[in-house]
Amino acid sequence: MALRHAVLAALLDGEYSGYQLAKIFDVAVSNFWHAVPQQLYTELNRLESEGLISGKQVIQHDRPNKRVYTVTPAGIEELERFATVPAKPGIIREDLLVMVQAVDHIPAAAVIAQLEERALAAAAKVALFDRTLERLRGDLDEETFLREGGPIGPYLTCMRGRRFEQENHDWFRSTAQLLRERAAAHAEEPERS
Amino acid sequence: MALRHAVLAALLDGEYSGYQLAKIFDVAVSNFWHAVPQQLYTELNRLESEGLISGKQVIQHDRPNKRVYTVTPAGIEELERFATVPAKPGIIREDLLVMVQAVDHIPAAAVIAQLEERALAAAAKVALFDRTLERLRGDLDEETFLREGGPIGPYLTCMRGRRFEQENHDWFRSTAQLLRERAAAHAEEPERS
DNA sequence: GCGTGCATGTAATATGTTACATGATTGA
DNA sequence: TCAATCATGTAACATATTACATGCACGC
Repeated sequence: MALRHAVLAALLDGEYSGYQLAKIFDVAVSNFWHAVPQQLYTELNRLESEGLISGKQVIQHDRPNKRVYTVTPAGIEELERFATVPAKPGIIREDLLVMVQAVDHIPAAAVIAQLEERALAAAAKVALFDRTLERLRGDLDEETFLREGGPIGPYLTCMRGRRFEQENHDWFRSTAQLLRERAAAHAEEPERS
Repeated sequence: MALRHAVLAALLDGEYSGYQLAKIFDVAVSNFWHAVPQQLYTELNRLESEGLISGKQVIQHDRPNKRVYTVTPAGIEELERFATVPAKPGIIREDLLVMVQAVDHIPAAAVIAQLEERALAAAAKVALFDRTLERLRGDLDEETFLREGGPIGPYLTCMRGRRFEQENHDWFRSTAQLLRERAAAHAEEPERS
């Protein structure tokens, strides 16, 4: 039951509908929590029934109506409580790394192809994070913003996300290249193995 | 159903029991997949019943008997198939980043304390990864090992894990320091807010 | 009238987590 | 004999994923 805290934290910077929140989870929140839209709709209903967020119908004329949510004082209290209990160690799940782990025992070609594809995606994500960071800090340069600007929370988690994707990119690329070179060497001098 | 592939990949470098595998998951495999011991016991039974691994009873006199597993040819084939289907994007779950995301709205002290604690844990993990990498490459220096040594898969994923923990450490530390400085500035000149 | 994006939901299934239980063996 | 490590399991419960369903509104 920790998705609730990710949702609460994400709702702190504005009023969002489930649909909007799903998009935000896809880009920014995915740095620290993963959730598919279905989970969000379910969780929003639960959080509202517990009084941690409050929803409000928004009538739209150009598109379907929606229900947007804001964090209540009780929701803030829940986040405060959450911050005082020891954080569980983070968890990662990466299919691509499972493949690399097994690469000595399976054909490398498929793994290399996936590494190269993911390297491109990671580079795109880094660029997206850079734009998000610029938007969050507005006119200020980074140093000034970090010292005096705000809100600082989303900026800091975005920095971490940017770093992670940058490292992903570098590792994907260098690993793909290494595996390609080893495959070539093996093809040239198979008697060495 | 992707835990199975992480288990298969982990079993490629030797025969392990569920208990041993749980320890390996705690240190090395956690770089790319998270699982608690219970999941492993369940998954090992399932994998054996499907013929992807084969177990063998080991009688021990100094401690309780155990059942160790090896990947069968069918298991290798399953990994090969797995490597050809597009990898799902990785997922992350980090309570601590949820807390930082919300830090503008809750007392920062608790978050700072947790960041500092986790920074120490991350530094310890980096040191552990360094020792693991040394062990894996044996006598060779890293460049030579990467070019000609092997098995290379576990080494590459360990490198990624090391990098991730190093970045965690740096971000935990710098974020804690930043929040401390901002808290101090806020205490000194509260009229500015 | 068809595809796309917006907006939300129910229900079935699969996975993951937690609590609890058992029992061997070693060394303090 | 008591705690610690080794070793595995069952069962209850909580979460996550997937498939499917619905309907508005816009522009082509």
